[in-house]
Amino acid sequence: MAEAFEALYPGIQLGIGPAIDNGFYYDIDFGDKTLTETELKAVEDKMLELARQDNAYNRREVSKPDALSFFGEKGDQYKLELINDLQDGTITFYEQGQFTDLCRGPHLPKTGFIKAVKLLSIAGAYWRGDEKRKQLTRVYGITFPKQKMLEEYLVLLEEAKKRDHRKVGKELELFTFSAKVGQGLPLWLPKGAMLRERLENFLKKVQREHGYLPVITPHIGHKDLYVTSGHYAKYGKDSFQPIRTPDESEEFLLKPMNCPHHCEIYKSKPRSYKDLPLRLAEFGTVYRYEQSGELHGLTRVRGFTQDDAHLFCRADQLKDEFKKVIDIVLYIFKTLDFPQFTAQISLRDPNNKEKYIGSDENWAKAEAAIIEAAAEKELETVVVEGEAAFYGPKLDFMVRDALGRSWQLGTIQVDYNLPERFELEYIGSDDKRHRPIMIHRAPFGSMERFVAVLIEHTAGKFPLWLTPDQVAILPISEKYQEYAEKVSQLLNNYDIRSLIDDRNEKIGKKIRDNELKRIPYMLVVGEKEAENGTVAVRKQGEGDKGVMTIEEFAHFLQNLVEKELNHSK
RNA sequence: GCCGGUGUAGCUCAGUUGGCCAGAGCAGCUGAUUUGUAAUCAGCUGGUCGGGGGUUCGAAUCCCUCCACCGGCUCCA
Repeated sequence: MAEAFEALYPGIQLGIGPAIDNGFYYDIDFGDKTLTETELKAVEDKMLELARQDNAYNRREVSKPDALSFFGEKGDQYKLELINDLQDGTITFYEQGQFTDLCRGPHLPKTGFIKAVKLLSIAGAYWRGDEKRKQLTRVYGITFPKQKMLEEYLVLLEEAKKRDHRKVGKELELFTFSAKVGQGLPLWLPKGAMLRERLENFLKKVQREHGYLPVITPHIGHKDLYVTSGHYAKYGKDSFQPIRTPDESEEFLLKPMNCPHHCEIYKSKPRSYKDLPLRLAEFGTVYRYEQSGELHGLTRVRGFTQDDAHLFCRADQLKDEFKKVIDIVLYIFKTLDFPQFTAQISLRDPNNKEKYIGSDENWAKAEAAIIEAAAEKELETVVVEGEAAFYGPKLDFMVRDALGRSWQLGTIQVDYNLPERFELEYIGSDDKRHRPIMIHRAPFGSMERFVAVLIEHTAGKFPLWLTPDQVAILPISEKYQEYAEKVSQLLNNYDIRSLIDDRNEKIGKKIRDNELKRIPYMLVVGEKEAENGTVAVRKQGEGDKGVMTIEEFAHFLQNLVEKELNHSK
């Protein structure tokens, strides 16, 4: 691609251009010119033309001075900078025909293997990922050895877009946004709100069983609270600005986190070692000023609800508590059929310690606790430096969306720092004061993001226990309206959520529409059913399942729900 | 926040050398039909063409600006 761009746009400067999971990209400085998508076709054609020359890729080791002089002559400042950062003796060039580039390799043997090319998108990207440096033009593309494979890939992309939670959420009337309410502030519609409530109740039950205690805290907190926690120093300037009282001119912040409030609850009375672990849980709504360009459907918003809890415990309880939280996260993922996730241990960046609060000793202890607990749970993990929170390391559970973007859902964090800053204490069995350790944890992460990812994984076909409407009752004509209502009431007695499609439409139309609404079961009721007290069952995506009595069907559904909720136990 | 793109009815989309009162399908409403497993028929309603400013005899169409959204980058307590 770089060769094609150089041929078509002489004088451009090349940055870096690696292969990625889905294709490749190249960062290019076009000078004053802006590249538009309409121009990409010509580049694709040029690339295919070059590929047909079937030139071999030749690898060549180059000394640093030679490499510098080559790109110096070419006048490519970006390559010069890259080469300057490389060790002499590790520099390799790749050549294809007339084109030479700095590249680590490896490559295809010959350009002729490339038979199909698609340049997918243009984006801006900062040189070397640094916001303060020049933004280059990044062109994303992908190639295949066969045209047919490219077409298949593009179909796959289209299919993935159909699962996009923003699209499905609108179709199923789960949530919406309003520019008037504000960017990134989701509005949950009735069906979405009820679905979310079911998820919350599910987790509340699990937490009750695990000894969590509910608390409720307000949406704002005094500025001093966040000065104490360290959030103010870290995020104060880039956050929603303080709310001021008219007379006393006190300052309050919309809460960006629940932990400071929970620390104050801990401090509301003296604690004994016998009280620990203390597990305080709250579905706490928080507000963060995210950059406008970062907002993304329900996955990145400015107001969201964390399924938060803070566990205050003694040092001897830490590992056990941590492992129990891992169990809860895994239980939830299993119940909801999330087979693919990555457990990521997020440590601090050892070269950038000033970004974090707390002593080296505390960090070392916290990081060790996470690594050990994950190992003892035999969790397969990846370790990423620089991804920790500013007050402590984390174990994050990452899941991909329909288009392969990775999102953090559940998170568990060990924190020695906030207990210190809030001067939390308990009286030990030795009658002396001790400092508890805090675990922050949110198995869903945020309700918004979790529901978003759930939508994309299920394409809106939620498990029966969660789905907004479980059953659509379809009377053949309005003569059977009364019987349909009877069926609905009976199902309601079994806590089965149903709706009646009483529109003046033919049965085929009703089936079609309710299929598209992804309602799991449809009950066709007409003369025969009304006479016999039965329903003709139809399953979404599968078709006719035969006749059952109303009670049989109710038990059948109850069983399915039961199985969904218990198959992971 | 930055780079690029998009914005026409609730939804999906027509409408580009600037020119009669801006169109279609679906949804909605009204009526007819009373229906047996993926779209019954007819009529009607609905749009400050994202907002504001400008160029022009004339702007959905050209220019400026703001807003929102989309793809990335940066950020993510």
